[in-house]
Amino acid sequence: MERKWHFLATELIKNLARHVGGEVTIQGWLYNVRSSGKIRFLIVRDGSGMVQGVMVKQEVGDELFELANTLTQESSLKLTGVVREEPRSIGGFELQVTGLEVVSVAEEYPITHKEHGVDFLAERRHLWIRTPRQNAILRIRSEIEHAFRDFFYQRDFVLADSPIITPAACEGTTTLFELDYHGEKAFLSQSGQLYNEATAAALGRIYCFGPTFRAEKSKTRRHLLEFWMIEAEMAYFDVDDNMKLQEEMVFYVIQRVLERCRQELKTLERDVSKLENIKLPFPRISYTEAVELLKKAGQEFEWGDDFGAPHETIIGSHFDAPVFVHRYPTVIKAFYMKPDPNDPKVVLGADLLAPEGYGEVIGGGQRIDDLALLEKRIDEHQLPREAFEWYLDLRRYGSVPHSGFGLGIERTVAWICGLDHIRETIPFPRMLHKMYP
RNA sequence: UCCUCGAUAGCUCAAUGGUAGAGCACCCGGCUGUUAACCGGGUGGUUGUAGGUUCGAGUCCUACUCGAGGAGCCA
Repeated sequence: MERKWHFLATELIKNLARHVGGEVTIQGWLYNVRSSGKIRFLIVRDGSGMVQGVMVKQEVGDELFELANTLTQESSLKLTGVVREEPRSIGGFELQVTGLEVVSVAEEYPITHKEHGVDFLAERRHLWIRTPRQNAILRIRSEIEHAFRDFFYQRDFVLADSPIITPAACEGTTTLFELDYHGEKAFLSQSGQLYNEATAAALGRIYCFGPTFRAEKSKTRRHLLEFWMIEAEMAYFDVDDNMKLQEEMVFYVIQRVLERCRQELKTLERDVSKLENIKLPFPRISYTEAVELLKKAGQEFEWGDDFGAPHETIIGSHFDAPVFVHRYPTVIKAFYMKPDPNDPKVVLGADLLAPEGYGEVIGGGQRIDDLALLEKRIDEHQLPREAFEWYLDLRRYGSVPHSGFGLGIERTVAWICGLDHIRETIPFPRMLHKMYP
């Protein structure tokens, strides 16, 4: 598939290695300049990488040399030069400059190469994403999203997108953003799952990938008000099939990032051995076993309580790989979760907790396929029956055992990149009281 | 909503209750291999807001505003 675009006048910085000895033009932005009177070093970025252009006064002449002096940080420019291997230079190559075209001289740039506080950077997120670290994160996010899609494509899943505007709460628990739908109440979707169950009954194995909205006043490093979720739903999958698919998916994505994003992981100073050591299958423990584990770790915990973030961290830190916690108490889980036939006090749900304290990245499980039980649960949870008639239809017309899950992209990116805050995993994070820019 | 912490130059931070400072950025000068280059000089302040204590407040007290981290909820 690799093609060489010889007919193009310009080249990406990441491809300069193909042109050693040749003259090429790159187009980008000035990242930094160092000047020594008669020699200048122009560090240029183009989004694909960075390269140093070397300009010697004697060689390029006074006019070009002085032109370079007018350039400020982040000025846009086209730089022409001969590609050389140079171990002293970033990336191992440099450009012996022969030509420079100034596209636009930048005003004084607010983000310097020194330290800045997160508040200052967040206000300038549109510029912050130009920095090498943010660039690396967004490239890894892109690779992760492609990997998920490829994984599902290879396994004959159909991409079936779920609606973003919905008439009712999916689970009736969380706070939703409300809309006026031409006089009707509507909400931004908090999950595509119920719709996924319908498309799975139509297409067999499906997934959707889109934005999700939660209006809770969450203010932690793990929460966004708008985030992206991969949700899959599979007809004829039980709880074990479900976990097997998930671990293969997560493993596949990690291998893809290790294979294709080495440079980006290095930029982030990620300890890649933590990712390389992850093997299949992932450990599986029941909720009850997890409670025992917490008690042994000295935590006060009652069977029947839900795990908080500190508990997830303790459980996750006992394993080198992500760990499935399955068979949660029925009372703390959503109305559609199928009870375990061997022990109806628990459901056939399983969450995947990432290691290194990153907590829950997947929530999933087997769904109730029995009409009468589902009707009973809807009543118990005091949900508006009318809004769920179509969902009950799925049990009236050819009900099958089926399972699915939802994976949070941002938490997955934060974990794989080793970030301490989710706000860096998306180009423009939406957080409590924060939606600028 | 609750708990904890914070706010000083454009940025990152100093300053026993006693003249508000440094590095970076920016401007000027110097330097032919720099790696967040370096060296010399210069510009730059209503110390978040309002009030109080004091001879004197960036510093102590009160309220408020804004922000950060955490809890709950969850991906």
